[in-house]
Amino acid sequence: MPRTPADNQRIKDERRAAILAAARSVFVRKGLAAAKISDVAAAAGLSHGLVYHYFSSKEAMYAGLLEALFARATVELEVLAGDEGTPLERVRAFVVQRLERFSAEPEMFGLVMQAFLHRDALPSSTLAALQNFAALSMSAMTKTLADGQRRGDFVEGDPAELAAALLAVLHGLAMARSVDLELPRPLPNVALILRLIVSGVS
Amino acid sequence: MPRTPADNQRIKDERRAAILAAARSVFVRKGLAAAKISDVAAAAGLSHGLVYHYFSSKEAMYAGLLEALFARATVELEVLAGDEGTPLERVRAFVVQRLERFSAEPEMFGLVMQAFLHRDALPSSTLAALQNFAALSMSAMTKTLADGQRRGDFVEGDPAELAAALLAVLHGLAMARSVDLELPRPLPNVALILRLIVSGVS
DNA sequence: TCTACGAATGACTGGTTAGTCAATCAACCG
DNA sequence: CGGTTGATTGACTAACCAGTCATTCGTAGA
Repeated sequence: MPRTPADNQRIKDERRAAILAAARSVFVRKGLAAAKISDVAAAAGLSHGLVYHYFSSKEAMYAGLLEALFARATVELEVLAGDEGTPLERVRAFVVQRLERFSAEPEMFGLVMQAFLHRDALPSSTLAALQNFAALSMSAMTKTLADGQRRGDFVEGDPAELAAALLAVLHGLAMARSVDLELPRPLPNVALILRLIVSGVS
Repeated sequence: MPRTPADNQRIKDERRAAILAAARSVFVRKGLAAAKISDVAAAAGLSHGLVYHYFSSKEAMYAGLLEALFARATVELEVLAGDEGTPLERVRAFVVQRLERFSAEPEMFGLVMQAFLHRDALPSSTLAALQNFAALSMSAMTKTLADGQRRGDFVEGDPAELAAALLAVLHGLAMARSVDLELPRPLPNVALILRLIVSGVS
């Protein structure tokens, strides 16, 4: 045997990661349809043929990226959906967490928005993950707001409507971030965003 | 002369409009790169060759659609930027106007978001229109909020930050609308959205 | 009925790109 | 060293699609 299997595995893993990183930046800038495999290969510094040793197709790469994002975002929903702290504390923690993500990885959201906009170009498993995540976010937020309303922490009204409004601010900010990659405007602070739903603000 | 020139002109205008309508729906669903001229032609019920009697290229069609949207949206900014009514009234009127647009033409916003996400595929004049419109919205909103702050109508704080937050809700809602074309969730009411910035709410 | 003229068609071309594969390279082991 | 194995390359193929153009169609006026 040449090269230990462990070495080969390490090389493969590193290559895979390098290709995915390059792919993410190319997909974000150009979108799935306009991104060329040769762009990804060039960005990762290897020949385009080699990309096919690691990924079976352009769509598979795209789907892989998205599904990893959804998996992580689903885990991160736990902050909101769990039972650690009061509803208000959970909502605040979730908003803070999202704002931090937008700052740390503004590119991500461009990818997710593309996927939403061009849903019918997605393989069905990715579409399912997307819809599942959207439904999960909405239902976790609605439920937490309803809980908080019973304690009098949040304003009255249809909790689904409040949830839609609060998520809309977050998505709008994410969009602004991912669009202004070069000139990031500072994000509004959490207290301002929470005015939307917290009762008794001046 | 066969057919009167007026007839020909009318036919041309109708065709142009039909092609643009078909193009809008195809571009919204697929994006510029993935949209085929033959898709547009099929949706408009004519041969793909004919499309080139009316538009010089796919990009020209796309740019035409977008620039028309920006032109109209710029006019509609007058509600916010003009001097009709108090700052609070102007902001409320603007929010109402935007919510109505989202309901009436949810597709539009998908188109604009695509353009933002894939800016470097745009011809430079369209990119300029896009950036001009974004800057105009932001500055009109910031200025109006600053005026209102001096009257005590709005909460204190950097008016640009308030403007970013308020525009973010609107953009987030537009996105939700344009993404859920088939299942439109009711939009939050204006009073809820204005909580973000209006002082003295409970 | 015939003619003029623009509307309309769709076969075709040229260029581009996803994906394949035969050949080469590089590392390690005996 | 020489052999084995898998990484790597890039020329190649097949498909696709934007855009062209020679041709046909349809209408109105003579």
